[in-house]
Amino acid sequence: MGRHSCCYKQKLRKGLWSPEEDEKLLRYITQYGHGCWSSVPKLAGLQRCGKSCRLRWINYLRPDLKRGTFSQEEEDLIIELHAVLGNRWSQIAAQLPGRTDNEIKNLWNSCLKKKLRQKGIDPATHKPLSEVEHGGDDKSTTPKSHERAAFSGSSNGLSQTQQAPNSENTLLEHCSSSNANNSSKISNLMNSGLDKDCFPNGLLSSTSSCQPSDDLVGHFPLQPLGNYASISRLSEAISNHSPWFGQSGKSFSINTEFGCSTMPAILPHSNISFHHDPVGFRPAMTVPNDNYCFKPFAVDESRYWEVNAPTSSGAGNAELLGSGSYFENSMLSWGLENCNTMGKEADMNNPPGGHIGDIKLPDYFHDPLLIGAASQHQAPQSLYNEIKPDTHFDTNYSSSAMWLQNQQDQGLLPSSDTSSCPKNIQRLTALFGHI
DNA sequence: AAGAGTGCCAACCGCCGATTA
DNA sequence: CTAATCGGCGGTTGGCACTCT
Repeated sequence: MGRHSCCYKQKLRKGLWSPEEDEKLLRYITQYGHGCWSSVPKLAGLQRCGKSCRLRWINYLRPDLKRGTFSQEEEDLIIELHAVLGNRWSQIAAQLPGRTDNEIKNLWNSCLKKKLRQKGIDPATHKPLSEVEHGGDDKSTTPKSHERAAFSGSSNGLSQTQQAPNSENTLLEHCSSSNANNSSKISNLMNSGLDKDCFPNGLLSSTSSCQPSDDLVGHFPLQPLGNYASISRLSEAISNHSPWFGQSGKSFSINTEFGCSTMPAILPHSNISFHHDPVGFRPAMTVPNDNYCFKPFAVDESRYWEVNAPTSSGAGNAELLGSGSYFENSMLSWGLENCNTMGKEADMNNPPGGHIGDIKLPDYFHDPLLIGAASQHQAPQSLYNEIKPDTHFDTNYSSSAMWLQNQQDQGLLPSSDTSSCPKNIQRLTALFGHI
């Protein structure tokens, strides 16, 4: 018990992922979704364990990831969330669009703890160091596993075993640059409870800050992001009971307490499920056939895939949603389709051959530009999206970023201003504009 | 210029609860 | 009921790149 059987198997590769491996994994998940992770490496032709594939996808290949430096607001939010949640990185990450728990954890351990100490704040307790000096330093704020379990199962969040490292007042006091928005988020989080499965009594009102149409806005049980099972249940509940997911194909918006999320229009005749997305709730669909065309685009530093359905529903949606350019066609976000269906639906007798835009997948993956963009999951519209440069380029380049760097060097990609990038990090711009 | 020290981060490890046979 | 398996999580580590001396 405890250890995955796959870890015992021999001949499994470990260590850094090669571009070829990335391509295989990306190609497989692009077409079939991940399904059962333990079967992914075999089906994708990888000498990795499923766990490693899952990690690679979640932390690196997933196209909706936001890369690059954290903004000040993000850092502030992490600090504040850490004060409330402790080292529950996944829950913290769920509130930061496009950020992974690993990324946040690294940031915390490498930067934020230091910054807090420099400000005289104990990173473990979020109290002034002078108050905690006599009481030990930097103890983990993460409860032991049984405490975590009790916490996550608690219906009232912070009560009982949850040992929030600090009170709300204290954390809001000491987060140096916390803004009202973040404070409000934290307060609401605390007031709402912290149960990972649901906000108790969770009918939270959508607000109108970023809605395409107020009359399409309603209420539905809101759950924090990050729990696939819960979201799946939510999906089911919505599809069964929600007027917004009827056959009309109408879209609506929800504005969670942690950011506005717009529910895209839904294609008819598609299997719709929800998956976790850092930006918010988005439907994922099991696309019924390859007549659907995928076009990548990005919104607010996150990459999405637009689906041009073979039906006329898109026009209807466009009409419904007015001039919202992002909604003129149905869209879906990447990847994490229903685990139960995707594996079954995958027909491994057929080579991957879906469409991305007008480019069939085989073309997509033979185009190193596209591979590089995908495998490095850069949302090029963002100045925050950065790619590590590599110092050389050859046929054994260690990452697609290397290829991209080389393309820039050769003038095949738009060069970018590197003056403001720490560690010579290059920024990649407008990549999808070349597709 | 070279070695030591440091920081960053991708990936691994080990454990957990949930699910399944 | 039990054991096996799974996905998920947080802690830790190894290696690379950068900075300092």
